Amino acid sequence: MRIVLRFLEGLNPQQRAAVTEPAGHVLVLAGAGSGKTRVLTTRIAWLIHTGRAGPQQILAVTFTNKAAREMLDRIGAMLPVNPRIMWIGTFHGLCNRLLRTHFRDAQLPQSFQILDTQDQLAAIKRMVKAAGVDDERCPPRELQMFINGAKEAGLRARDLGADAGDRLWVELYDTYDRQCQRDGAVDFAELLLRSFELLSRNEALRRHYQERFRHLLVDEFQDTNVLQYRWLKLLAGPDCTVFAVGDDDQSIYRFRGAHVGNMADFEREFHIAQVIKLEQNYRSSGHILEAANHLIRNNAQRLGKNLWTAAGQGEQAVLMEAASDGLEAAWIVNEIRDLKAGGTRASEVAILYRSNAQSRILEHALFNAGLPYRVYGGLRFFERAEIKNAMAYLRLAENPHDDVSFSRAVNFPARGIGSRSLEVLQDAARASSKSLFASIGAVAGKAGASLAEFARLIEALRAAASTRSLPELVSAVLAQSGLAAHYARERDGQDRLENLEELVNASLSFVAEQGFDAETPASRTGVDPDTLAPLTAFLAHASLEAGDNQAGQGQDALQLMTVHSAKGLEFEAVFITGLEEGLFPHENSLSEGGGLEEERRLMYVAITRARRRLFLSFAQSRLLHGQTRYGIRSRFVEELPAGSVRWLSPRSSSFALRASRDGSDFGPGDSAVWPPVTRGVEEGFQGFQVGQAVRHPKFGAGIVLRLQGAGSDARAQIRFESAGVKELLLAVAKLERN
DNA sequence: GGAGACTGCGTTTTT
DNA sequence: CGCAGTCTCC
Repeated sequence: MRIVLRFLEGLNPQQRAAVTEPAGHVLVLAGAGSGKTRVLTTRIAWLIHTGRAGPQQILAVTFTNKAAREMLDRIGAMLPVNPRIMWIGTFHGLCNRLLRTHFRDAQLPQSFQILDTQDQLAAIKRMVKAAGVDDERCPPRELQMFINGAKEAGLRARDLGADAGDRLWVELYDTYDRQCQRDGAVDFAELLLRSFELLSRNEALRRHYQERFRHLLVDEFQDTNVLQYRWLKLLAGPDCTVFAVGDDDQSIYRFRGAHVGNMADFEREFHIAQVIKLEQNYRSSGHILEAANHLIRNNAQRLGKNLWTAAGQGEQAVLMEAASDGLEAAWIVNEIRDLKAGGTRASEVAILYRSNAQSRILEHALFNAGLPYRVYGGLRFFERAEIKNAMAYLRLAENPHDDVSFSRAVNFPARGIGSRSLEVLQDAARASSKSLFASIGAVAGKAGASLAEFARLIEALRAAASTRSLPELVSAVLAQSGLAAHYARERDGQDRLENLEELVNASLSFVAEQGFDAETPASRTGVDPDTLAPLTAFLAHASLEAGDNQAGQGQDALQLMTVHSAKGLEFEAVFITGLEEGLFPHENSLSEGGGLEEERRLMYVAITRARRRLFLSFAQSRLLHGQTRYGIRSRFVEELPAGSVRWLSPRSSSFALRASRDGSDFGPGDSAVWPPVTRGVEEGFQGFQVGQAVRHPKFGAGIVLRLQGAGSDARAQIRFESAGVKELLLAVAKLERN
């Protein structure tokens, strides 16, 4: 009992109520920095320790591998428990586990391969081409979105109504699914849909898992999509308790299918009597929290919640208006120097931006200032081309009939099998409904000889897989495929070669971590037939966990990332940059319903990452897509409480087209006064926006100062470089975007 | 088959 | 502007 008390020590009443809810489903509305992860992990420890559940009766699901790992670590620190016995992981990881265990019922080979986003796109391209469809009419990227969208809504091709316009797409969706089935390949959305279908069709299996899992716990519930919620409902049997934690204000993934409505649906469908709200924030100081609260109140669609802190007000946020993006970066460099001088570690400072394109100029400034930094985002280890190439050979070693990998590996490094030869092979394969590998014999001549040699290589690797350990197999792949030699020869191949060597290390640590015997041949399954072969497990691991972003983790460096990737993290000091209309909120978001509110939540997430210091900035001009764009400050800046923000605004800013002189709202604000902004409607003006650079045949280049009126009376006030300010009717004036 | 020119495009991202 | 993807020519 003493241990129980230790778990619960230091929890506030709401946290304790959530952790110790004895029966019934729970919905926790957990604000940013309110101790959400702690509640989730303590709940699991409490359930097990008080004997309310065995570890095998727990299923906890998160969105990222990182969150799953953290949860496991924290539980492990509280209780001695075998982590394998609990089902803790990502939706995709758990579905993978389910499908590998019940591969026959799911009608899959046990060694089915998982297609990541890139693999899926490649498979779609291949399929579209094979179907003889013009990819102008059916852009593979859009088809990919269509397919994933359908799967995430739980719909197969046959469930989709065949409107004349969509018929082709629906057919291609069906063709794609059949191709995947033939290849034994499963994409990310399929992992979910397939296990959903498995459980919904197979009553015995469903019963089995419903009786086993007495506690389902869901993290980041606001990010679940429709199918994930249905999956949870299916798994939640009569004796099961669902514990969902989420924050509607931090729902920022609607654009990829997240359905915040799941929270309200859950509340209703599971008869939640009382939602537990965690509103005490332990992270940020008063002014920062006040800024976040004030901003988010502008959203109409909220469950409602207000964060408070027992900590003091702290320092006000600082807002900088810079004349250009370069000066914005220079200001940031200065502030960072001050922070460092004041004792803040670089790794405790984050520079956030709305889109990745903004990082370049920041990196440039930091580099020149000699400040070490680390950029998150971009290619991860298992997504790198050279790693994917090596993985393709490994997949062929496991299954030579894998056409995706075959296509990738067959002529890389080049071995004289060009596009013509491949077409012949593909035709032969299609005609006989066999895999590419199985059709090699059908190709005659010189190309046939090259293909036969490739086939011998694959057979040699297969043989190696059955006798040698996984790391030995990886080494053999690098040597025998010619990949190592290829990159050694290439001018800029050194980094790639090092990455390939790192792949051997990755397989070594994988074997050790997963508890495989170091000598086990790569393709040998365990004594227990349910135990995967090291190679199979490694291939799944590579697809499900793309690996870390880049090296240099150990050193103390500034953290640069998009606001999205900052979610879940916290820093002593946070810079939010590029607060300009069109950038943040992003212009593309304005056209979609609810888009602006999502952008605002994004801003909310950004602000709440900061513990002590918050720096906001925007630039009057910014080089974007090769041209200078003049922006006005983000509406989000206006939505911050005056008392919590200190405005810095150098009067000396050299703004070529300063409009403040003629009384418009466009231009540097006054630091002493809260500037009330009169803003015209910004949408529906033939795509023109305030601050946009335009060109007129007679007046030349100018900037849109204001848009007003509507329909045929829609007018733009424009300041031209030479002709001064004019007001033009959009319906009449021949305005071009410049 | 591969280097080099040319075209088009340009949110956010995890699995 | 910078990149990825395609096209062209050797």
